[in-house]
Amino acid sequence: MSTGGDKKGTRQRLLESAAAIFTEKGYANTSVADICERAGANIASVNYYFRSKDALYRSVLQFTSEQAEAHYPISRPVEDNPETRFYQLILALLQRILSREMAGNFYTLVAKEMVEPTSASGEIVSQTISRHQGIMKELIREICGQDIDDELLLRLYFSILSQCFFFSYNEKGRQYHLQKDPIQFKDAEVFARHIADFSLAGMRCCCSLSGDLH
Amino acid sequence: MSTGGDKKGTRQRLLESAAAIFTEKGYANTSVADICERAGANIASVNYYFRSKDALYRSVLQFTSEQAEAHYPISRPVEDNPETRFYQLILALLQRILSREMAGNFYTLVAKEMVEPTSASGEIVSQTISRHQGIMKELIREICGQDIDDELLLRLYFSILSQCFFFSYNEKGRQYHLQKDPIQFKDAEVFARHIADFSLAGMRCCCSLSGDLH
DNA sequence: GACATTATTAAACAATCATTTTAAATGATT
DNA sequence: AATCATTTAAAATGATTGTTTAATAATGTC
Repeated sequence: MSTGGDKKGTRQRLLESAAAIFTEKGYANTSVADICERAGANIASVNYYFRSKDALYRSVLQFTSEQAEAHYPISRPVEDNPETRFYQLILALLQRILSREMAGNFYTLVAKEMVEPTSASGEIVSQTISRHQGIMKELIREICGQDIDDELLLRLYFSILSQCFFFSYNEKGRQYHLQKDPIQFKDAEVFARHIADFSLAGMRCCCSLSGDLH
Repeated sequence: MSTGGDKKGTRQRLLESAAAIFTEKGYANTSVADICERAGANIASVNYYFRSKDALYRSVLQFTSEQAEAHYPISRPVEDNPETRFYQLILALLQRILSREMAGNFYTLVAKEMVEPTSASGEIVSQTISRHQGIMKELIREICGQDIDDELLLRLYFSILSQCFFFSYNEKGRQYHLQKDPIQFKDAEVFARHIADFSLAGMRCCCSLSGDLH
């Protein structure tokens, strides 16, 4: 590992196996034995490299979060108009959520934390979300006008984001609503286009209703 | 129990305790012992009255679903215009989701199923959602015009519903986004108003974009 | 090559879990 | 009072869990 050899170290294999299984089955339904078996490591290795299952889970949150950040950066300084950047932001978010190329998926883990918080979640989840929120709110202000009311701003953020986070449901969960075929990564563009159009109309309407024009 | 006595039967107490604890902690984090203790029943009673923990969970899904249906009926035949009924439907859904007066909450359980399906979910969850979907889609058609494209109809349904289902997150999960104070049942009206306004604008925009006016 | 550090392994531990068993208590019916 | 099915109770079972221990192997350093 230190020399960047051809074979991944045990610690890294554990991290990736854990990320994959936690993402698929959740913390409570995942056993340390499962993780070690998948990583081809001994049962005691989790406690050796990460003090406990809980600490491993925390590391997985950190790891998958950084992975998502690296693969799909969000705050790129393009010079397009706000509406285009709004679409691009939604698209990047959907791509992160629907991505399957990495070991595990941070947003799937976040979704689990949303409905059933573990003791380990706090920090990383909270940080990630408030960063998303900051970027999104700034963009809404650009579109709706800087003098937009704070309460309205929060509600608009919520409306947009809740649509995006729908896709962090499990595949079976999504199909309860969108019967059809399983949603693929390539569907991200279509849905991002829809969410952007739908939400731009909603934003403009709510802003003009509140008295302040942009 | 058979004579309708003053005291609830053991079976019913188990059902209500299980509903409350499953709602709070989820299936995997709930032990049969927890349920029995809260119900003031013996450890063996779950297997006596419901064959297994799994079967009890299935009964809880059914029970909480019927409870929600009884307390907040959705398909009331009022004669208002579609826009008003649209608001009322969203309000009823939010009230169901935010309700705390019953033992357990069906929609909290559904949210858990969405991110991490159990083997027991299938039937009831699927039925409930497709019934919601039918009602909502009918209303969208009334507002957007009966000749609306099926794909667009589904996407509009998704946009509206994903906003409502955001509230089925855990309280801590909701606060990751809407910092402020915990969301109360009485906040349902404000949010329903917002979701209705936001979504009506989005619907109209998307419908006119697709070429067909209403 | 000897030593110290790090890594891996197999086995055991202690706790918790859902479920079963067996027996006692209860209540209604005859 | 006796028989019956229903309900409650305590204890035991068997499996799985996260974690620890202690011994062995591998690796790097002087």
